[in-house]
Amino acid sequence: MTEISSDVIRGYNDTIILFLLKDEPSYGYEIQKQIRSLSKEKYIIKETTLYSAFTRLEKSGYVTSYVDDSSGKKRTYYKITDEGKAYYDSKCEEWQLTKEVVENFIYSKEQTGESL
Amino acid sequence: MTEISSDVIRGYNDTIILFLLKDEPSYGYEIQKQIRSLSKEKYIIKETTLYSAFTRLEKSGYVTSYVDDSSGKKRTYYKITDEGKAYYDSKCEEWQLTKEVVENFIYSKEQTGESL
DNA sequence: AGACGTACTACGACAGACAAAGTACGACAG
DNA sequence: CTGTCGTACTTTGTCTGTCGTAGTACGTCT
Repeated sequence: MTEISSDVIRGYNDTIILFLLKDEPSYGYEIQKQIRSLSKEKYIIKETTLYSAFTRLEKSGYVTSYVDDSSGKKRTYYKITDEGKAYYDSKCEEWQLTKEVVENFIYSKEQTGESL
Repeated sequence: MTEISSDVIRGYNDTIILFLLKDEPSYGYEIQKQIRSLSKEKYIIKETTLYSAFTRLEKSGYVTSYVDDSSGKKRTYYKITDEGKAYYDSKCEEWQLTKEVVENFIYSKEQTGESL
């Protein structure tokens, strides 16, 4: 196994995207490449998944969008809102909890908690 | 936040159930209670989710079932198969990978990997 | 002129989670 | 002896998120 199944990461796609918008606005194609490289090719988000996530995030008020074509290419940039930041933070907390819960049911060769 | 959202743990429900069947056969109600207590009430699996997982696991050949009413109550017990054990193991490996990937996008107060 | 990379959008299908409701039966209290 | 509670499930239908397929559009490079 070299790739992650989508059902596993489902529920964190929004969080991942918000993380990448945390410091500056960005757009679909760029985000996709960043996820790919930051995960060392382990997770490659599908275009449709990504863009539907943007729609959802905007609808929820976690990002706002604007079009910019000063680069010659027409791009839809997304900017995180304060609500988005708060949501991201809460998801990070939730992740710690999730990790603890899941690991009650996971067998790991080394029970030291060591990872990479 | 005291409970885990379902989308987060989705993709690990099957793994959790297989973990609880690892050593001995069990049945729905018991499994549900075990998940509840092992997760310290943090994760309470819904009945429909649980029973549909059993169906799925059986269809996939990861568990077999039999009815036992020697306790006075008619219960459907599930027993893990060798394929189920192999699947569980692979899911555990996948979990390590998932953890690494997700944590690239998560901010944690202490970057030490310390948890609780 | 055609291929390739960028940057999306639309549509439809599917799987898993779950709410709601119902069934069935034993134990136990009033 | 009746009603409630706990156990142990089943059925049905809905919703959400993922993703396959396909298509659009435009710039660059060959």
